[in-house]
Amino acid sequence: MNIRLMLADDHRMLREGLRRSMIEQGFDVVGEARDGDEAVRLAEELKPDVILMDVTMPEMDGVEATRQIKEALPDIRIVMLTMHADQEVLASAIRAGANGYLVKDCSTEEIASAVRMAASGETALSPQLAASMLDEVRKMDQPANDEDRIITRREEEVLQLIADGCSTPEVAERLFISQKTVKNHLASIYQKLDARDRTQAVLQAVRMGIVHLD
Amino acid sequence: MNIRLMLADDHRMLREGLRRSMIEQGFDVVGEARDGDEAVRLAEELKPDVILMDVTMPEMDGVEATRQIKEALPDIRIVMLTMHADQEVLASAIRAGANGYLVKDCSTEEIASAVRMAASGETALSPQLAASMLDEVRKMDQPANDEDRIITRREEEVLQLIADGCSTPEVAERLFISQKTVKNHLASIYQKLDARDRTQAVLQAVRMGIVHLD
DNA sequence: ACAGAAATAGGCCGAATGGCCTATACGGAC
DNA sequence: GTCCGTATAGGCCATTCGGCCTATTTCTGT
Repeated sequence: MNIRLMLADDHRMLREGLRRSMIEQGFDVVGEARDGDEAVRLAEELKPDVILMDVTMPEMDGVEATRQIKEALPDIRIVMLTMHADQEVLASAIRAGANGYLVKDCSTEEIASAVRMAASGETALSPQLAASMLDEVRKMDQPANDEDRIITRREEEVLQLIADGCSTPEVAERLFISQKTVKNHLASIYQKLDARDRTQAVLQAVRMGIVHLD
Repeated sequence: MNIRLMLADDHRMLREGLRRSMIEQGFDVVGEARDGDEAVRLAEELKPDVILMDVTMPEMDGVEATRQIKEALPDIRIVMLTMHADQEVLASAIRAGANGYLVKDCSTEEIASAVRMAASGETALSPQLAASMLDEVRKMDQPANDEDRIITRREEEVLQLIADGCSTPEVAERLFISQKTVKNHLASIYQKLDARDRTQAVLQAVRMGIVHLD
C-alpha cells in the first residue's frame, strides 16, 4: 500500500514538478492545495498520510495550516518546505506539529526520504537545519501554547528580560509596572523553578527552553 | 588518491566487517587498533586521513584517544562509532574534536559517506543525533584547552560554582578563599565577559561553552 | 455568584551584590 | 631584575536582592 501524499504550495510549477517526482518515487499523490485554507479543507476531505506543505502561501501560511490540520487530524504527518533556513520559522513549524522540515534546494531523493520517514513516525529535517532544532525541541517539552503552563506569560516576560540583562528596576520600566510587582513575579518564579535567585531561575528557564539566549 | 582509513574497535568481528565494507567503498584501510592506546600509537605511526573509532574500548576509551590524537595530529579526521545515541557521549566526543559521530546500526553507505565528509573537512553525524549537537558546537568555538583562554582557571571555577547555584559566600567556602577574593574574581569576569552581574556572566559563559548546565 | 489564579502594588529588613580603591605574594616572560 | 598577570585579601558604600507580610483588581471557571 503506497503512501498517500498531498501537496500544498502556491506555485503551480513547483507543484507539478513535485507531483511528478513523488509519483516517480512511488507515492500516491491524492491531492494538491494552492493555499493554506484549501490545504486544511482538502486534508480533512482526503485524509492523506503525509502532506508536503510550503511555508509561504497566500490566505493562510503553512505553519498555521499545519497547526489547524494537526489539531483536527493528529495522525496526518506534515513535512514543511521552505526557501530559506530560517530558525524562527523552523521553531514555529516544529511547535505547530510539523514532522519534517526541508529547504527547497534539496534533492528529490531527500524529499522522498523525508516523506517516508514522516510516514513512519520519524522526524526528518535538512542537515543544515538539524542543528538549529535542538533549541526548539527543548521548547517542545514545554506546553508553550497550552494553559497548563507552569510559568505564566507575565512571568515569562520578566524572565526573558532578566535573561536579556535587565535588573529589577529596568524590567519594571520596560513593562510599565512597579519594581515591587517585578519582585513578586520573581518570587513566584523562584518557587516554581526551585531557584533561590535570578541566576538560577534564568538557568533553569534556559534548560527548560522557556527563555532564549539571543 | 584514495582516502587512507584506520579502524579502532575492540570487536574483531566488527573490525573485519568494517574493513571489507570500507575497502569495497574504495578506501585504503591502512591499519586497525584494538584499543585506545593502540589507536593513539598507530595514528602517530600511520598518519591516516581518517580514523573510524569506537567509543567503548578497553584501556582507553575512544573519546580520550580522540583527544590525544587530535592534540598531536590535528589534521587527522576522526569519526566516532557508538552503540547508542547518547547525548552525553556525543558531547564529549565533539569536545574531544571528533569530526563525525555515527550510531553503529547505520548502513555501509552512511559510514562511507561520513568518512568522505570527514575527509573533506565536514562534520557528519547520524540524523538522530544531529539535533543534540548544537549545544556542543557552541562549545567548540572556545579554546577549552589552549592557554590563550580569556577566563583563567580560577575564574572558571568560580563561574561554574555560581552556575551550579552557589552564592558568593558559598563559593568562598568551597574554594577555601575569602568572599572578597571571590568578588575580585567576579569583577574580573564581568569585565572580560562584558557582564554587569552574575546572571549575565553565567549566561555569557554558557553561550561561550565555558560552563555547562548540568 | 463565588472561588481561585494572575497581575498589580506597598512596607520592612537583613543579606548579598557590585563598584572603586589599595595591597601583597608568586609565578613566568623578556 | 623588572614587569605583568594571577590569586589572594581588605575597606567602604550605595544599590540590589530576596523573604515575609498584606491588599486590590480583574478574569476565568464553576
